[in-house]
Amino acid sequence: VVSSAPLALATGEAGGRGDLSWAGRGPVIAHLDLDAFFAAVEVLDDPDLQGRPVVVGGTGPRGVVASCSYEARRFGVSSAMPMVEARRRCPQAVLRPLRPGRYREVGRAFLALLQEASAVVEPVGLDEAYLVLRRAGSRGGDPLLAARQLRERVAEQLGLSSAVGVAAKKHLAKLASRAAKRLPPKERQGQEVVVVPPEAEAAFLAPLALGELPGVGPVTARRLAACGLHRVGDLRTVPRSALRRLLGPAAGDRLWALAQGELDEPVRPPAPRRSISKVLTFPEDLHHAPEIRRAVLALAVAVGEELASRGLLARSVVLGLRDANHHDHRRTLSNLSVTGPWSVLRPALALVDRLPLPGTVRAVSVGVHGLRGDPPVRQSPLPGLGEPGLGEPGLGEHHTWRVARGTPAATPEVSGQLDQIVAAVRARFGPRAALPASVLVGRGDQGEAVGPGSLVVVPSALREDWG
DNA sequence: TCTGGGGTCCTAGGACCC
DNA sequence: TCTGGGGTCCTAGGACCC
Repeated sequence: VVSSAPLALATGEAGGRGDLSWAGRGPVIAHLDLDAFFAAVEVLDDPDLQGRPVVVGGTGPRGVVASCSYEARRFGVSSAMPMVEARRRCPQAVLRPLRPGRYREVGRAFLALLQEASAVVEPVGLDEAYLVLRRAGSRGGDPLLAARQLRERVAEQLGLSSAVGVAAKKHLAKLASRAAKRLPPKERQGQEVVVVPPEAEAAFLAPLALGELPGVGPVTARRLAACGLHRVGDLRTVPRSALRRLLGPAAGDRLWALAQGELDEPVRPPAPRRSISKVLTFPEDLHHAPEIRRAVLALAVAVGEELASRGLLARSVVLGLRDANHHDHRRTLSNLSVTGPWSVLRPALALVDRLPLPGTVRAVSVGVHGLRGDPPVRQSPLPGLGEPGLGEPGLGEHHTWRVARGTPAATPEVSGQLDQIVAAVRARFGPRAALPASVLVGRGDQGEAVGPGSLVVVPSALREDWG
């Protein structure tokens, strides 16, 4: 419990159960945050790593640390740090590449556990979530006890340690769980759950640095500091209009409300996804359009495949570029009907010419926005393809369907047809049975011998090789 | 030390409509 | 002929989150 003496932390044990002044009424929200999530999953899957410095992240020359164990943190390793620097600080660390699929799997189990405990759960990424432990105005059991039990259940059933913050408001629950994380898990005994009761809110917030608040990043913190504002307490007498002028209406209002103790954002179940995107950062900056096109090609196909596998339809395609100075540039094409690889590819390639191509390109991204549900399922565009009896192509054998003259992906109609063909081939022969030719050929020295938009149906005997 | 990948939301200007 | 005010959508850029 955080008393009015700020950060005098103790657990609920101190006051016993259910005797908090707010325990009888009022909303109670918990924020649960897993410790060193990706690294913890790696330890879970390889117990030999227990107790050792583990660093998970990108392996290339420009990789960064995505997650690291507390043992690694003792050496000054932290997330978002370049991998090169992490190795310098902790040469004995065990380095592991990212396994996104595995983290999603564990994340789903985590979410399922939380959903057993509360009807209203808002996940944040894979490793945190807000839960409504008690709705406003309702009575019920001891929310603090519930929070402790939940944390224990996560530890027992998933083997993952966590910190929990409990408060009447969302942002305070988050700040409370962060307070619990000031100590490494092993030294946290008895302080794994930090509670900020309503009467302690103001005293808890006042000394916090503005940059620690959720929603206040480096830029906003710098703008505030330039006006002599460093801690939440400094904002008490700043008029709302001044904060709006400084930070814009939305951020200004929000920060003002927070400082007045009036910020109360709802815990919301996850909304449907709004976009799908893929980024590729090059080992070295690129200088030429053809290399960029090749990257766009691979990214567009990957995005389109995910779109198709989810059965979604997108309204716009976005091409992004990061230059050597880390500035981002984006170009959008809207009013499209995008369903899969080929229909992402065509607009994405068209957008390359509209980007201001600087001397150096550090990264390229392709995304689709304006997602809508199920594209209409139409019957196979290829006679016989959906029927039993059509064999797979043999080695060295090609199945060719002419869809249109000229560049195959030349029009939206044709790329839409290609997406349908691919979907039909894959439904029958598996997900890797049909791939864009230039992606395959582009792996070798053949360059673009088969142009972008061509379709290759791959015999199963070759699929492993194609990767 | 020189900075990933996947997202969300906000802002500001302009087009367009009533 | 020149004008207000409100609404929506699009685009590009940017801040922020994990």
